[in-house]
Formats: sequence, C-alpha cells, structure tokens
Amino acid sequence: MTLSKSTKKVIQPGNAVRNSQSGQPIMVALDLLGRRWALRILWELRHGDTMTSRQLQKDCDISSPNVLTTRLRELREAKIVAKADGGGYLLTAEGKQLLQAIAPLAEWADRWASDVGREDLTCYSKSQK
Amino acid sequence: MTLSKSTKKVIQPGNAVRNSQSGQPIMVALDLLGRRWALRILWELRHGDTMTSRQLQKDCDISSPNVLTTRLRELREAKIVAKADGGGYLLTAEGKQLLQAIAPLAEWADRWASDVGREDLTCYSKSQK
DNA sequence: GAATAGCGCTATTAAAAAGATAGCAAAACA
DNA sequence: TGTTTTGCTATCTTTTTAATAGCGCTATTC
Repeated sequence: MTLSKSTKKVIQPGNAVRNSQSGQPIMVALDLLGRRWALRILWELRHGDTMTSRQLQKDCDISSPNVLTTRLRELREAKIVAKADGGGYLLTAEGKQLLQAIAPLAEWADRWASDVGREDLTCYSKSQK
Repeated sequence: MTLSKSTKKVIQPGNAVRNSQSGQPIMVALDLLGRRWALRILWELRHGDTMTSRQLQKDCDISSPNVLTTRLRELREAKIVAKADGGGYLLTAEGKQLLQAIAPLAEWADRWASDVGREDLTCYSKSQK
C-alpha cells in the first residue's frame, strides 16, 4: 500500500474511523451510515436504477451539492455506490445487500409511527410548525 | 404538557424533519438515525442492560458529553430510549425492535469487510489527500 | 456550428453541529 | 461528614453542513 499521507482516511473496514480505532466492520459501517444524508442517499437508490447526482440532490432535498459529492465519494470508496457507465450513480452488489440488511427499518418505522402516535402525542404535536 | 420549549422540534413520526417535510416514518427514522452517534449509542445499548451516560460515553469513545446528551434526549423523545429507574439509560420495547431491525447490519458489515479486503485497495489509498 | 440544456463538480461564505475540557449540583456511598 | 459517582451544563475551538453561484464538459437542437 502506497498511502503516502493518511491525512484523509477512506472509510473502509479495517481503517480507523471517528467511532473506533479498531476498524471493526460494524463500527466502520455505523460511522459511515451515521453521516448526514448517507442513509437517505442509499434509500433513494433503493430501486436499483441509475440516478444522476442532480436527481439525487433533488429527491433527497439537498440544497448544497457539496455534501452530496462528499458523501457519494465516501460511498464509492466504500464500494457501496458506483459510477454508472455514461454517468450517474447506482448501488453496487454490496450496496444492494446493505439495503436489504436495513430493509426491515421501513417496516419498523411504520410500527413505530403507529405506536408513538397512539400515545400522548399531543404534548409534542403542537411544538411543530 | 406545558410544552416549555416550542422552538425545538421533536423527532417523531408525523413531524417534519430536516430530511423531509412529509413526516413519513421512514424519513424521520433515517434522519434520526443519521445523526452522529445515534446508531452507535443504540449499538452499545444492544444488550438490554441499563447503562450510565458516562459508561455510554466511554464505550462509544465520545469525548464531549454535549452531543451524547443531545442524542439521548432525541432518542428519548422518540421513545426509543428511556431513563431507567435509579439512573442510567436503556432501550424501550420500541428500541429493542429497532435494534432487531438493523441487526442484519452487523452480518452485512462482516461480508462487506471480507469483500472489500479482497479487492485492490491501492487504487484508493493514492486518491486521498 | 452556435445556442441550449443537462451533467458532475468546485468555490465561497455563513450557519450549524460536533469536539474537547472543565466543572457543578444532586444523589449515592463511605 | 467527606468522598465518589452521575447527569448534565458552560465555554471555546474545530469540523461539518447549508446556501448560492458558476465553471468546464458533453450531447442535443436549431
């Protein structure tokens, strides 16, 4: 490995990240997915189609392309997302598996919504705008 | 339910969040879990035991208690985490279900690690700066 | 073949979030 | 009563994200 200066680290299993020095896969994953828009980007790519960066930006409601670019780079380095031939982005095989792994989340979220909604939601609802 | 502070938004299904105005459960969940340390905190609570905030801070390697306090408050408001009688924090029933929903993530991470490790890492190390 | 439009991406500045230390009040313990 | 532990706040610095503008490139259209 040439890795001249490790000023910026690739978020990959085996590499130390903010969350952990160990490089444990799960810790690296939690770090990577815990960054802004990372989960959402995967979610918007869930259909498997190639999406342009602009489309992603629009669907995710991201105003600034900078964060999107950064996140996409990280996800590409992590082999979760790839550039498509002819432009755009799509999930890698690895990315599709990841998406399957977090698929139960949507189901949970629905249960969560109904459970939380069943409770004393009134003490929260009016604080919104 | 005096609602002392109406300026802060509770992250709950039904409420608009950064990611989405719709309040769709999955979007709210992605927003909440996409915040720094949120996933990791859940992960450290996965055994179901009551953990003190200091223990959590230590295990998560969080240097600043501020973020931890903020995240724990959000998770409590979302009914995912609760304060334990006699101090400390633990998962709610909802939180335990959430953890089950993202449990496949650990398994995926291990596969991911072996897959990524199998490939040519050199093509990434030099692109960094 | 100039004009147009969409693409990926960078530049810049402001705002927000997180990192890092220190320390306090209350409870638990001795 | 003195000591420890705990949850949390205060303060300040650093990092990350937000918000706009716009560049160079490619493809299409007139």
